[in-house]
Parts: sequence; structure tokens; C-alpha cells
Amino acid sequence: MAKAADFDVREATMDVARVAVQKGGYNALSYRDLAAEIGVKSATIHYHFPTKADLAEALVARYVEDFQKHMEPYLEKSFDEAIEAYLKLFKVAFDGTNRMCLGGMMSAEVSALLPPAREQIVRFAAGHIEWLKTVLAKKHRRLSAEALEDRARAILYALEGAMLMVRGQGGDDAAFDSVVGTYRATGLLA
Amino acid sequence: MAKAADFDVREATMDVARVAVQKGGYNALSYRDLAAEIGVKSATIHYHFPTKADLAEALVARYVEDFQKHMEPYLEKSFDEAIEAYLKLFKVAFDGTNRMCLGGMMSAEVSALLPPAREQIVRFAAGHIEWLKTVLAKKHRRLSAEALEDRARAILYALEGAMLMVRGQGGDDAAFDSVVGTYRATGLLA
DNA sequence: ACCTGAACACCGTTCAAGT
DNA sequence: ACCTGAACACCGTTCAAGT
Repeated sequence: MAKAADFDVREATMDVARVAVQKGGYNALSYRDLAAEIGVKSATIHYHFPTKADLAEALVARYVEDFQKHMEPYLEKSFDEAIEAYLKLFKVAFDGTNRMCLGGMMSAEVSALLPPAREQIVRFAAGHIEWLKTVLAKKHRRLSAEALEDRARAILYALEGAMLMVRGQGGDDAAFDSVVGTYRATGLLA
Repeated sequence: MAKAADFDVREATMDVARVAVQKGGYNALSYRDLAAEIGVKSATIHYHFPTKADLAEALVARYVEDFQKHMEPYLEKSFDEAIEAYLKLFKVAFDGTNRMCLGGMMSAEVSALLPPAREQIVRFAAGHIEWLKTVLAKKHRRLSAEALEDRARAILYALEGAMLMVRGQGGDDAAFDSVVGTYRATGLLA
């Protein structure tokens, strides 16, 4: 069965799978469901991603690269603008589909992942922390690189926790905002 | 096949299942693996917990009650003693088995849960927040009940995030401690 | 009351077979 | 190069059958 020339099974698989993992997790991801949604057979997905481990690695790798591409321009902007854009990145996941951050979701399921995918999870956190360090340095000019990194890490981890728990409690983006407000008020996010 | 009089399949199932979910998640939990570890057939587990949904609900419900039982005595102690005991609760999960908090793990997998289990997830957070409110009130005597609750929620969510991410990064209890240190230094955890 | 074997429709994976 | 049908051992679930 021929497909349209502009239809790429590999790209379609990654798009659908990323959202599916964000909604239900990696362990709940089904090659058959994926294939049905795309309009191919599950064996076709295996042709492009031989095992779920390959798909997992590719998903997180692309997620990391998308973050870089999308957030690098904000390193030229002010601290406030950059942080606002960063928080929006988390907030939009609540819109309608109630997605979890892919990095946080697969962190929960790390025991199901092989080393290549685990390395991408580490790259994910490293990418966020590096970006946050650069942004934090704009405001906290007297902090050491180590202190900036600790602070960046604490912000990332706290935001992932807020996302994880708000979603688990059935909350929405307003509930997420409320927790972020408390992070701000106590001094973590500033 | 007769079992020892003091052997309770229901209790054994919950004990083994709780640790298994903390390690690998609810979706990765297998009735057959569970049964094999306990020494019965998977149909036997279904006799006690007809569906995984029933087991999920029971696991979180017991987790909530265990927290109450274990942490209520600390409400009589000082702020510092109580917080130290609370942090230890998170830290011990890293010892050897690298477990995630059951409440946080099942929050990630909330899309796989039915309303009864989801309600227990809400009870889980409510229990922690209520306990933290009481402890925080010892130190912050001028804060309103609402402000105490916001702060309690922020602490719980941030600690769950630290646990989630440190585990995802392949970190240990020392890495967790380091993040907690930053939470303290920035003013969230105080 | 408690446990089990066997069946059902699912799952990821493999592979020979198609185009 | 890309796709698929069919098979394999897994999964949760059901239920008649055992004790």
C-alpha cells in the first residue's frame, strides 16, 4: 500500500508516540495502538524502531534537541522573559491533553529503560540545567558556577515535581501556577 | 496446597506489590511475577484482588495509613526533629532498592488508574500536606492556614520531584540530600 | 473459603514473504 | 527500501473445577 510522498512513518511514529508517552507513560505505550493511529501495521513500526528501547532512545533524544532549538533564543533575552518562557513550556502540557513532561515521565519509568535511553534522560536534565544556569547568571552575578548549577537543578526538579503531582491530583494549569507562585514566594524560583 | 497458618496471601501480595510498584511502576506490575514470588498461581492473586485496579486502590490506601501511623507521633516533637524524620522517609527509598515514593510513582501513571485509586492518590497528598501544615505551624506562627497549606504543598511536590529526577538520573541518597540542601538554602524548606 | 488449569484477547518481537 | 501476516511467549482476566 503506497503512502503519500510527504508521509513519513518514522516521523509520524515519533510524533504520536511522544504524546502517548507524555499522557500514559512508556510502559503503557503499545506498538499496535501506535500503528493503528498512524494507519500501518505494528510490524511496520518495528521496521523503523526494531524494539521499544530504540523508540524510547529516539523519543528522548529528539525531546532534548527540540528543547535546545526552542529555548536557545531566550538566552539573549532578559531573566524575566526567559523564565516566563520556561514556565510556559511546562504549563502548555496541561492544555487539554494533560501531558506530563517526557523527561519526568521517563524518569519515573527508568527501571524499564536500557542504558542508551537512560543516557538521554541524563542529557535531558543536563540540557535544562545548562540553560537555566545561563539564565540565572543574569540575575545572580555573584554566585559561583557550582551554586548556579545547584539552583538550576533545584528549579528543574521542583518544577517536575509540581507537574507530576498536580497532574496526579487531577489539577490543571492554574493549580500548577499556584505551586509555582509558592516556589517564587519562598525564594526558590527567583 | 495448604499454606502455613501464619501465611496470608493478601498481606504477602500487598507487601511484594508495593515494593514492585515503587521500583518499576504500576503498569510494569505483573500478576504472574507477583504470584511466582509469593509461591501461588496468578489466579490466586485475582481471588484476593479481582483486578489490578482493586490492587492499586488497596496499595495506595495502605500507603496512606502507614504514613499516618508512622508520622503522627512526630507531631509532638520539634520542627527540626519532625522535618528530619520526614526527609528520612524519602531518603530510605534509595537504600539498595532505588524505590520511588508510591504516591509519586502512581501520580505519573494516573491515566491508567480508575477513580477509586485516583481518590487514594488525592488522599495521599492531603495526608502529607495536613501533616506538614501542623509541623510548619510550629515555626511559622504568623502564617495563615492558607499560606501554611501552600507551603506544605510546595514542599511535598518539590521533594517528590527531587526523588523522581534524582532516581531518573541514576543518583543516590547523597544526590537527593544535595538537592534538599538547595531547597533549604533558597528558603523553600524552612 | 481458598486455590488452580485452561482459555480468551491483548502485548512486544521475529521473520519469511510480499511489493 | 518498505510493508505485512503469522507465529511466539508474554500479559490481565474469567470461570469451571477442585479441595
